[in-house]
Amino acid sequence: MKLEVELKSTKPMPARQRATLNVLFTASWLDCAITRQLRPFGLTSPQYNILRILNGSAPKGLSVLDIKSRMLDRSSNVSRLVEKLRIAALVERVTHGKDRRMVIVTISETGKKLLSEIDKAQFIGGNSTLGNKLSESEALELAHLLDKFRE
Amino acid sequence: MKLEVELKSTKPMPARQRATLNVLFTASWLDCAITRQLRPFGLTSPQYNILRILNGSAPKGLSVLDIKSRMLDRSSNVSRLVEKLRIAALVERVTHGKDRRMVIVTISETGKKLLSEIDKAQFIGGNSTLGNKLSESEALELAHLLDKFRE
DNA sequence: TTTTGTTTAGTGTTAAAACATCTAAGTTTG
DNA sequence: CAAACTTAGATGTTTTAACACTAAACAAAA
Repeated sequence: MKLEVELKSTKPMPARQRATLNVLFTASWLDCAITRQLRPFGLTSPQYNILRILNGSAPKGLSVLDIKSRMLDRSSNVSRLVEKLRIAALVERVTHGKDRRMVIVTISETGKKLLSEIDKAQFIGGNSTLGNKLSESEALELAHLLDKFRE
Repeated sequence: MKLEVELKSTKPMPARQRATLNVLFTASWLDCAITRQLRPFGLTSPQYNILRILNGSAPKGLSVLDIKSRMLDRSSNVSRLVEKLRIAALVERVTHGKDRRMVIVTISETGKKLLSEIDKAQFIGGNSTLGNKLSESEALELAHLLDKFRE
């Protein structure tokens, strides 16, 4: 549905404002859908984000700051999120050998299994139902425009 | 900067996943910028959202549910946000004459002045610096693709 | 080596989101 | 009308975000 309809906006908006609000609205819409899909698995969306990042860099782990710099939401408090994941046995934490300030976080086997379960149940990765009204080239164009938006 | 560079992603992503993550990342980036710009005015971004909605429907007010249905983030707790704005004298609350369950919220003169101050100081409305690397037609195309994304 | 500064991670605190629940007002139905 | 139901808004509680601050490990410089 068009943004103006969604927001019940009466007056027409200038193009850039329309794009800006649409980015915010679509992300909120997306986050809501993702949260709903993650609930049965007991994960929040930043937790899921961390798991995917760690899975992507497995078998090597990442330091807390490395994780943070790869997250969608950089304002996340990674220490506490990692601690939650550790309690759920989804990640492992080891202090770095050479630089003992660092903590290297690795995804566990349990974590990997959970991720693949989530992927099976239709999601962002693989066979997602999100945004599948877009053609391949439209999706590429959308990503390109968003990159440009942030310049 | 390209999403892959931002997220230090090594492996190439499928197009739709790239688009999805880019929407989330761009929104987080945007929200961070907006929050920073709003700070000197003592407003949070959902509060600012409500003020703009009320300004758009002025001089008529809106009920709490009407406000909620027009917000970018529908999970907001409008009652409490409105109460904050009322304490700051930016909105006024009047119980509806016919249906006394309803509360009609209106932007105050102080609220209008604050909004125009914020608009002057370069922002979403009017002379924004956000997303101005996009041409007019690119902004329209971006909004269109986002509409389609949500279908 | 001691001092100074920097980086990494964790913690404390306040505010806000998330989610359910509750009360009051209004509607509908028997 | 009374009971059951629905809707609007507020509130209680738990979790999380936001932001600043601290502590420890390392690096650089005096």
